[in-house]
Amino acid sequence: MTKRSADPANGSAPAARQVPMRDFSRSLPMSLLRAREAVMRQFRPSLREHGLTEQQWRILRALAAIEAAEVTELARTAFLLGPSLSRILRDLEARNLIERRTAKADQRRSMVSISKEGVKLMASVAPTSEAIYAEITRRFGARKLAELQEMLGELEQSLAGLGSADETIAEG
Amino acid sequence: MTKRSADPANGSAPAARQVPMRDFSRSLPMSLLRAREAVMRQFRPSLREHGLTEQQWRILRALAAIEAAEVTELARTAFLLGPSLSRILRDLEARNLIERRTAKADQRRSMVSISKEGVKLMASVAPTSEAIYAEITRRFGARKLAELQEMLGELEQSLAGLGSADETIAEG
DNA sequence: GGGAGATGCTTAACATGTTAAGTGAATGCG
DNA sequence: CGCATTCACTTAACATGTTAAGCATCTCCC
Repeated sequence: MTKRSADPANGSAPAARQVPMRDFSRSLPMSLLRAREAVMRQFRPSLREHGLTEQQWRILRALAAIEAAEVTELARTAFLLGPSLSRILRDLEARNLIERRTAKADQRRSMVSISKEGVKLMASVAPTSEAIYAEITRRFGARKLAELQEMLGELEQSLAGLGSADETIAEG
Repeated sequence: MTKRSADPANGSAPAARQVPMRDFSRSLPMSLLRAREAVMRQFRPSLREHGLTEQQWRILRALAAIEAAEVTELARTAFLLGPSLSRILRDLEARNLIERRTAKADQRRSMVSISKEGVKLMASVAPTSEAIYAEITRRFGARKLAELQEMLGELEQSLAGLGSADETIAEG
């Protein structure tokens, strides 16, 4: 019955060993990783009960909102890389949760849409999902949640156009 | 020579279709995911040049700071699951970047430590890594960065002890 | 002191992340 | 028209995330 949650922030640090570099557990990537994990830990069990992974759920949600989309557009929306999406779509199609047909104008493109079964599955998951989201909002505070999302967006903006070295054009 | 980076934030959204549920791209998990990806995108190329993945780098950093640690302790510090860590340690050991020896008192435990080679590798990566971190801090703002980390920590705290259903005891 | 259960770690199995290469279709340009 | 290039997507290969088993070892309690 011991609790299994991570909890790396107990006060039992072993004396003041001269810190070699910025305490690595307080780095930005780690903070983001832990925060996201804390959030996703809430959702995963429910999704799992319905036989969905987090990414599959993302795809269904995205599709439910836009009716039909090309694969590339869907990748951008669901924030998945092409190869991952390709595999997941293959599986979702095998489970009849989505449908796809190649575009007439351009044989390379394929249009993906959610199926009736997919909609039904979504309907069965959404209530729990929304309840969890509501509970998170209640615990953390709606105001603070909005602030956090605002800052996350700004962080993204700050880093946009860094690290590619070929988008130094057309910045106005 | 075409740019291959994801870049999901171009302004070509297809008109204002009536939003069915909270715009899924603005959900908390997505915000966290995108923010983290934006950050990690900066570090990955440098790590890759040195033949390290993000997780391997996390482990080396953690080890460099604490001399030696048991596997479980290391998993907690580097925020990795046991199986992942087990695999990575096997590889790092094969590359002579870490060393391990079983504890005398308890044959189950094994103590892991960074090797001389590991230290050397870290020394060759750290400068670039620090420079990138500094640039991120400069772009986003040191004050805001601290605020963000504070909020992320609070979010973690808010959700601690939710979703396990067996830690409802000893809450005081 | 011996066996049931807990513990520390590893292996297995499946799904995704990440990068590179492959494939078929569309385009541009001579 | 022909052909190199680009484009949309898929496959491949390797590394990690996630959950469940497996395997020693250790602990506790009788």
